[in-house]
Amino acid sequence: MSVSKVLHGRGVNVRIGAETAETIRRVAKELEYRPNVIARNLRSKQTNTIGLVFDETPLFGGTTRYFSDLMNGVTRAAFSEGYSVMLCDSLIGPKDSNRLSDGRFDGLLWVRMTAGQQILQDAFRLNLPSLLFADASLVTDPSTSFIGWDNQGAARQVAEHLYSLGHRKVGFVIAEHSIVNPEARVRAGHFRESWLRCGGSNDQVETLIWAANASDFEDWYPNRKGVTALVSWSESGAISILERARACNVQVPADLSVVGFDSSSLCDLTQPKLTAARQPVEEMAAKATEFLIRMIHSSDTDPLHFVFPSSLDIRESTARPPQR
Amino acid sequence: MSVSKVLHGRGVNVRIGAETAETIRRVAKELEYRPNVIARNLRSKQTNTIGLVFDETPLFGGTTRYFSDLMNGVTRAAFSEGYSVMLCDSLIGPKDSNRLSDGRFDGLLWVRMTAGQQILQDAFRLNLPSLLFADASLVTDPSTSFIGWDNQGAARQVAEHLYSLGHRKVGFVIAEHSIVNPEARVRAGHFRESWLRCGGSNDQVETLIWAANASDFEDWYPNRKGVTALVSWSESGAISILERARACNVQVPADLSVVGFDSSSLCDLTQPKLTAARQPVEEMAAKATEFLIRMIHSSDTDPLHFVFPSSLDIRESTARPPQR
DNA sequence: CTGAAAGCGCTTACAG
DNA sequence: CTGAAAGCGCTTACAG
Repeated sequence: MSVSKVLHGRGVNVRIGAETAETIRRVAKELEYRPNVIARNLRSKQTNTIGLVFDETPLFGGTTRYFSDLMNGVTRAAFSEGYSVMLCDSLIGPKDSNRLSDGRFDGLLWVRMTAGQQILQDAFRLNLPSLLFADASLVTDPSTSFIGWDNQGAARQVAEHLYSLGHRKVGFVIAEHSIVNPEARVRAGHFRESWLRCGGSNDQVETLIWAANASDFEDWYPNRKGVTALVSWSESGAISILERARACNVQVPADLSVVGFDSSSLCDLTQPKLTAARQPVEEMAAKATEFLIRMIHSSDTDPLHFVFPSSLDIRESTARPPQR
Repeated sequence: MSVSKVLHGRGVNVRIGAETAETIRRVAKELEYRPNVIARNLRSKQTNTIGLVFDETPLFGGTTRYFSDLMNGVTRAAFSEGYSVMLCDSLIGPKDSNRLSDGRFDGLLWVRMTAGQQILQDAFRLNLPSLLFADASLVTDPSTSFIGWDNQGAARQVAEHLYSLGHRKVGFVIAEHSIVNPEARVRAGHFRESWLRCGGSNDQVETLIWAANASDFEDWYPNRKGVTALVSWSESGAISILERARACNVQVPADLSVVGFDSSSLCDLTQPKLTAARQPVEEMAAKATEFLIRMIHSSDTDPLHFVFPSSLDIRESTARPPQR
């Protein structure tokens, strides 16, 4: 019927009599007619929905505001473009990549997906617009579109900061549960490289694999062998270290400097306030979402690459190493 | 075609020859056939999707982990039941309630929706399963299904705690931007009632309307007229107060006790750790989601009511009032 | 200028 | 036991 033309403003090139249109509108109102979006989606083969795929299920928790910021950025950008946002956890992913390409999404934003490369390959092969939100150096395939952050730059800034303060023996802390996560190792690697470039030596950087709650701190500290600064691969790890240090009566930063990654406003709540490498997560997420929607609309297949610079938020948890 | 029977396990009462089935499966694999969920949704008139409607857009931010916990609970419960979660902001709501009932959702979870009662009425009238996640005392219509928290109980616990510590003059702080939010006033009202029931008098409770960042603290403190404790209607407000107090060299809790609502693990990060009334947000959200899905599946129309008890997390920010 | 018909990709009731 | 057909509610190309 031409009802659709009147009610949804479709078919601009199709005209309808004014009184016919009026009748249609009146009847529609009387019957409380509501267009069914599923039918429209089927017909038009688009859903105005983007999917968010995460690698880990317990996303929103942890001692960090990372995912809050991320969600804020994504929803803000998506809503303003008339797109809805649907959440997928990894269950949908690895177990059944088909469900991602079953027509429900116009595009996918892959958040810190690092495992399950196969499912990524599938998505790309299926011509489902896909954008990775990931560390730039983890994206190896140049045909992949991504928005990345500069872990290398962040690690360099942390290394330069500590080195210039005079530290000559530092520990890089990786959470036990995160060793499957390449990002922790990537940051450790970049940090070590940068340290060498600062003029330090290899044996001045020790890699420590600790429980997420940093319970290892107590045993480690008395045997720290001259280490004067700890770098945690994550913000939440650094916060745990601060708590343990306080419990052990270790003064930060007088006795020990502590630095984290992924600085959020949580770092202002800790005591002392945490020095940390920062990514503008919300801004990045908004940009990523805009890019993805642009990919959906345009048909050119040039992969999109974009790297956000990092910066170092110097707060209160770092200082010159203790004199002895 | 009977292809559907083979591939999706539909039509159990319909049999197909074993070799026919095999052929179908082989060809499907060759062609990388993927069932289209939109078509299926159209046909079956269900989408296995629940919508999350919020009242305010800047949801995930703020100095609180409230929405993170909420999202964790919702996604966990939804995914385990095979449901997807779609995010809606208020733009979809007030501006166009039709979009909520356009067939995309099997049910809606209304999170702290307090304004826009009209849109709620619409949803209920349209037979779209709807569950409110709200303060119990804010839900006036008994035919409305809701999962609520016990603001009244929380306010009582806070009042009893302060009164029994010996405080006899307290301020209840409401953030300026939240006076449109009935919940702040509800809590203030419950607190005052409970205070009276404890044996206190009306003039012992002062209502303070401050900026969200508690910048009013500095001017207020010197003229506090004997107030020895501040209760903030929200966790983030209480955290702001702690920060201002520290900036003004006011000792908490020695000089002044501070209490908040909606305790999350953030309260353990503040200095001193914040005493606060707690809601089990994640658990509540999971329960709400389960209930909603049950409502979708069953057809009985009895409204569901459920109130979670509150509890008081006594940490370090409250003590006896200062001697003078 | 307007109405009737085809088709999006499924599912299921029905005919053979 | 299996295949062909109708229909979910839209949109749009087509016929009148």
